[in-house]
Amino acid sequence: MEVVVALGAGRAHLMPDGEPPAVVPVEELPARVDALERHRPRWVWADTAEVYPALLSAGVRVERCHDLRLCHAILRHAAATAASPLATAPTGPWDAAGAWDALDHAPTLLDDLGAWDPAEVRAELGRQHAALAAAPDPGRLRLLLAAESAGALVAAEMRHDGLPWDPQVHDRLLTALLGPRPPRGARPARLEALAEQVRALLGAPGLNPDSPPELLRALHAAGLEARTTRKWELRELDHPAIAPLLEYKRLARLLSANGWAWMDEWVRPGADGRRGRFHPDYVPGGVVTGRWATRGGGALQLPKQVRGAVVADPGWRLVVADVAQVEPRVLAAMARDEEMARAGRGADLYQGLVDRGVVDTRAHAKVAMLGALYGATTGEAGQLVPRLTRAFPRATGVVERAARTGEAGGVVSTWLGRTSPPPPEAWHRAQRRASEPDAQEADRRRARQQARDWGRFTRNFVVQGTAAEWALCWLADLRVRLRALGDGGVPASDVGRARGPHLVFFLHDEVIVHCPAHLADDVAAAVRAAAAEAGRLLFGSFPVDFPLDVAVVDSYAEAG
DNA sequence: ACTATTGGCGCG
DNA sequence: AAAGCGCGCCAATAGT
Repeated sequence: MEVVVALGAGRAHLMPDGEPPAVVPVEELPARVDALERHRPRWVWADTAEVYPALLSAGVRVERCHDLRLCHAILRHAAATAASPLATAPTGPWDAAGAWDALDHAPTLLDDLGAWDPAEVRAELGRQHAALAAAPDPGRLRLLLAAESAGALVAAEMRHDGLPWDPQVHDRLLTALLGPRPPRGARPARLEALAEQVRALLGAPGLNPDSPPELLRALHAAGLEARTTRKWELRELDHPAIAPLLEYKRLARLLSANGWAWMDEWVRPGADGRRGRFHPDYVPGGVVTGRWATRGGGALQLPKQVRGAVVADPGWRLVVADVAQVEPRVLAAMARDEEMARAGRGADLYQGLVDRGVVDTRAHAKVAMLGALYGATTGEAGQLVPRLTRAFPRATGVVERAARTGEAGGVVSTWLGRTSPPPPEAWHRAQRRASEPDAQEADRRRARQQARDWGRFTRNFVVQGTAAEWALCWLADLRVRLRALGDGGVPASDVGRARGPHLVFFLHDEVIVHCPAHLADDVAAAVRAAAAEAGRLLFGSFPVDFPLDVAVVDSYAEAG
């Protein structure tokens, strides 16, 4: 069963297939959805990020949906549906960012985000079905659309539930490293002491170490030949000021990125001042490759330094899981490279390369593999990549072809069919310029450089994008398994909070589930089963493993 | 006073 | 060591 939903002008249109539509005041939507959910319909709506937060606030969750906006974006650009009316139509409302984009809060039913014409919503669904039906091998795109839509549900749920965060632990951690919280705008004591030390040792009394040009001038005045103030360059310098300077930079980064101001803005404290929640705003499909982006709070960059503040509620546990070397494994499967898949049969694909004599050390294996995936040409990686080419011609052939296609200005697609954007007009201009009769050597060099740059992008696109598809399937399947575990008879850890095991964090190849302690083992098993299922969904019976590191912990800092 | 860009660095 | 992909965010700086 499918139910199409359209919101607008204070009303909600519910259009179950084969039944007469219902029009109700928008406040009644949660109750209506909840009532229909027992039939386990697929909810078809314009935009999960627009409608689902309000349902979650009302305590209503749904099993599955079809997100027209996200799916439109995929079909609009996919090579497999390029000839469809959906793809060839002029830019329309489905190509625009969601209206919630401008809000700084999760949209409610009362935010008037403009109206969706119910007929237009149904028409868009029809165009999407038609585009799929005309595509060669539509099964893959169908899987991608289902996974993308499930991801949208997960993203909204995780934003709603939040990542368990203990502000007291965070504060203790900051105080230990930086000194007690200073008044607004002032440097914490330890940071100021380090700055003063640097000023004294460089003989630069007024120096603000946060200013790269000032710092560079001070270094030069002290006789140090630095070209930039990057830490890996500073590390090479031999001077007593360098050690305190690097320590200053490390702590200044912590303060500005995840200090007290960050906590005030992004962590909603719990009633008891502990057990707060960090509510990042996930953006499914926010990255060209299909990875998620996030907005606010820098959830993609939670530094290891502060992960100790991610703490399970009393009586609850965190199940932290990440996949070992997803990208090479996905590449092996896409390329049907049995030899490379065999090297990944154990828990550590890099060690597998060493055991097969492809390279001599694990470190070299990693450098070589990343070099092949990213298109390294120089340095150590450039030296090592040819060994992989020899050992795994099928796998490396896939990324090489993707690179050649990009260099020539073409588009490439992931395993499930998400297609890379074409190069921008400026790129084509540069290529045309280079082939004109009066082109200068500089023009040709620029064109070659840009061609290679775009080739590295498309090279990586197929792998990063397919890995993102694997991760979406993992997430979607895991979500279903967690729902099946129920709440285990344990009430929510606090009023208004999620009951039962629920996803609280996702980062490319890593998930965290928050769960009642006695369900932790079941959750760990579910996480592994979902990973195996994701491999089957994408690659069928091709024998590729996706081994996980799974840890059941009280604090994120204990994992990995 | 405001916005856009740059340099730097965290994450995968 | 900082090449070789994808991001978001901060403070300082440049531009208007």
